Amino acid sequence: MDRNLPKNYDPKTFEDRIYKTWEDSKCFMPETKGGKEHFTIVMPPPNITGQLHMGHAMDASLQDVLVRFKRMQGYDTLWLPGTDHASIATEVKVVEKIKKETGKTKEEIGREEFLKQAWAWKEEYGNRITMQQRKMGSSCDWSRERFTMDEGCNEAVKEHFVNLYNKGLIYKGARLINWCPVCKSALSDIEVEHEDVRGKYYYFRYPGEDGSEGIVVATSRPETMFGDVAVAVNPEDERYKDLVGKNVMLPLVGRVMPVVADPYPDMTKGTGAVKITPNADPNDFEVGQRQGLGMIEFMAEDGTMLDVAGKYAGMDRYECRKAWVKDLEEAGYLVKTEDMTIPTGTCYRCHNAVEPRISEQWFVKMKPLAEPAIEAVRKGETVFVPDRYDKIYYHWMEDIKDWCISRQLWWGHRIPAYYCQDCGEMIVAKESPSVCPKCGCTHFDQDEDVLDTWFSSALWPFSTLGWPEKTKDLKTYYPTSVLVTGYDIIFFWVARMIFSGIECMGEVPFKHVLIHGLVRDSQGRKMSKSLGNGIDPLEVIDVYGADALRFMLLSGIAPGSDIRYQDEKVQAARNFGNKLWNASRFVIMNLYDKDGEALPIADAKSAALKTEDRWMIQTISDAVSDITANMDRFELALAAAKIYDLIWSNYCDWYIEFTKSRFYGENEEDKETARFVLLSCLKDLLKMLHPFMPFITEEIWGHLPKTEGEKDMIILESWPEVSAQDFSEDVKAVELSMDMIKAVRNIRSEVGVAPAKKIKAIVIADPGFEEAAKKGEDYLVSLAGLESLSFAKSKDELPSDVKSAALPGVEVFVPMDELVDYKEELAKLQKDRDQLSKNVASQEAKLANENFVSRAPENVVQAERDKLANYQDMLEKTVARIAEVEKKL
RNA sequence: GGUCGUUUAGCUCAGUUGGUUAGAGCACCUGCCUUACAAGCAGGGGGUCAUAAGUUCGAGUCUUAUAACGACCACCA
Repeated sequence: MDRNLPKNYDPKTFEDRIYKTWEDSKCFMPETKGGKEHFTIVMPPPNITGQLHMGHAMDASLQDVLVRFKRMQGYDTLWLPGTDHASIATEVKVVEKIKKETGKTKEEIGREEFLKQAWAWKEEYGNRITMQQRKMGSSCDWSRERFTMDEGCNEAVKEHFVNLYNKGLIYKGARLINWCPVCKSALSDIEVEHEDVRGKYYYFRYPGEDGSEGIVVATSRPETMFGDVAVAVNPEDERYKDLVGKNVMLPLVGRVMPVVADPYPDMTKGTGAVKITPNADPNDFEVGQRQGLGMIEFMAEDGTMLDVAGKYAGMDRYECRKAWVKDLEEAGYLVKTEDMTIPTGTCYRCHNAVEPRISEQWFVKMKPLAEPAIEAVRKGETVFVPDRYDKIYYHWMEDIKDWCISRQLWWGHRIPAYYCQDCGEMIVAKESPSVCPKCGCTHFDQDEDVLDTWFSSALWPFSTLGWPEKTKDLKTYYPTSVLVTGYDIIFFWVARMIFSGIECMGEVPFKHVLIHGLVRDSQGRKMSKSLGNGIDPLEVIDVYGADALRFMLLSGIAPGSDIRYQDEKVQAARNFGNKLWNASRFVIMNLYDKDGEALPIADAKSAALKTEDRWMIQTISDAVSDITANMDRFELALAAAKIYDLIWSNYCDWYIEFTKSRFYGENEEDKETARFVLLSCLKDLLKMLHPFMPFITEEIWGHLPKTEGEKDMIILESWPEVSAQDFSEDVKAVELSMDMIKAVRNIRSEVGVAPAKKIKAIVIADPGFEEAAKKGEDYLVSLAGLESLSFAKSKDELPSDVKSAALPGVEVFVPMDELVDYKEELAKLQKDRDQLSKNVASQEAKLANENFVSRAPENVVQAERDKLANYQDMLEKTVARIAEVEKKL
């Protein structure tokens, strides 16, 4: 019976199976391992627009590491998953799909049918996303899965909306808003992206009404001239003093408008005169208000020109611009053009130019909400990690404008405002009213618009826990512990959750915000559809396994900064998995005999620990305390690097090698001890790696024999503890042995000794180092390919031809009966001597510095003294050896 | 225009409160299919930590300036 692991590490053979085991055993649910303290993460809900990308994979990996770590630490841990309806983004996709399949527009199929299709989309893509989350190994509680448009979230949105309205914090009004003529909806300020577009400034003459020259103004958008209501100049501007109060005419059209004096125009820019189009520019809007100018609507919602544009009516905005400019030029009104890059606002979904437009919309009054939210972060109730991101938060929150929340879309939360069909009275309420309080009629129309998708996301940390109901979950898990998300949605989401949480719950929604960067392609470019450089996490998982992808995304990154995806990095992580797999095979191989019968294993009491055992135990114990501290500070990449090194360098490269000679030997008792240490250390390592690579650690764990108190599944195990014993003397001894082994290997390699050839080595240890050096005898023999190791008191006992290496406290010699190139050795020794002299000199200088000796902490000074002694010692030995070698030449 | 970030080996990047001879992976060179692992083992080469000044006993790490690159924010006709 073979109890060992299969020969090859093949993640595909167990990852899905293990995930199913976890899920079936309900161990993702907090109740199964309830601690007293709670740890909660609500998952940033992925949009149902498509499938998961690398950004989601990183997001999920980070959260899962934290959740698994805290779960192992004994917290009552909840990770609550869900998806986002992503109003505008999804609507665009569904419109496209319908167009492609039926050729129809959404208007043609109607609201009801459209929503049916959208829900079908949600079903398909929502499920795909949760399947992908499972592939990643996310240990979230699927029984609590939510959707931003499910019943509970609907309830929360309505409750919140009505509350804010009743408090006067939501209002409806006509304002200049950002309008996307392609999506045909209003957008909030942050949904507008600024792009520099190559374009032109056109300088046009607006002739005087009286036939005078008039005034020259510049514009980058000539089509907006149909909405002009005035030309403004600065009151200080001498050039135009006489014109103020007079009228000019819109060229070709002849419409008359006044020249007004207003502080807004900058005399140093353009001609100093500005056309005022309140309907197309926020500044112009303000000037219009100040000057009481009124406004003219000139563009339709779809970006085509209205009747006011005369013969250009019905043309698309850009088409009109072309024709209009041409006509003006021919008529002699175009003074000049300049090539310029024009800062242009574009829609963050469709990237078409946004048109500012006066429109009646719903707004959230932001100042009263922002103030306590700023204060909360200042007081440290919510902490950004890394902390520099709080600046971004403050910057935005302190200069916040009212939030336009209505969207002219169908997919989303419909605004809970009802209009009386008879008298038009508006009632804001969670449900449609039965009687109009004003006219008594009973027929109402609900507001046609839906809410900004972020309005519901803003409630996510508590709507998912049951709010506005006072549920047990809400009481237990709010506020949540950590929010993990990318820096790209600090405004959209993080800030809004904070002020909404304070408003609705009276408390910030999370204690920490762990910010991560973007996953870029191997050349550092953003992954995007248009570039076609996106990498599908599922394909990576298919080749290398989820553990490898996770480990790659979690290691080698600086907090909050971007990471490049590179196949080689995933490969390296997979290789690490393979290393661990094989090390585990070695361990298991030594736990059972040929027939699969368990061999005796010592326990903590009976084990007769040897130096190397104590070294390994101590090294792991030190790492536990280090790594735990790193995890607590969210330094996950540092923790990952330490575990990697601990497993590969310490456990595999050294400890396993140390045990081999013991297993080949005859001392059964010693084998029992070796089995014990090998196994218990492997278990600790698996536990520490588990949050990062959950599948492989679980699979290996399943093959290891358990002692009493140990769980069947590693996911339910406890985080390792720091050992109470102090084995630091053994650590020093083993490290000395390692140096000696390396020295001999180095000599072998330099001289070119065949790997299979056993050689002799002699060690001379300084007083105080003899014992430590003797402890390493066995290791040297087995790991440096020695036939024998002997200890000498002085150099007189050495053969004449030796190669040597000087180490702190000891000097290692290898007799060179055959081929030795003394010239080469001399060169090497001289190089060593020069380096050592430098080191000695720099140490001496350091210690000669009275300031250092008196001011630096005692342990630091002592460390420097020790260092000097070591260097002096090594230098002496090297110099002596040089003299010897020189004699031979 | 404002804010922030980055600059460390050929490449991609770590480097915690300043404290051993600055690290890793990949790539490169040499030698090994040694019964856990060639997705591996052993050994090796390669860095004046962007530049300049400063603080300090001590700077990759702190301060200031400069340069290059990048991100975000911003109402400029």
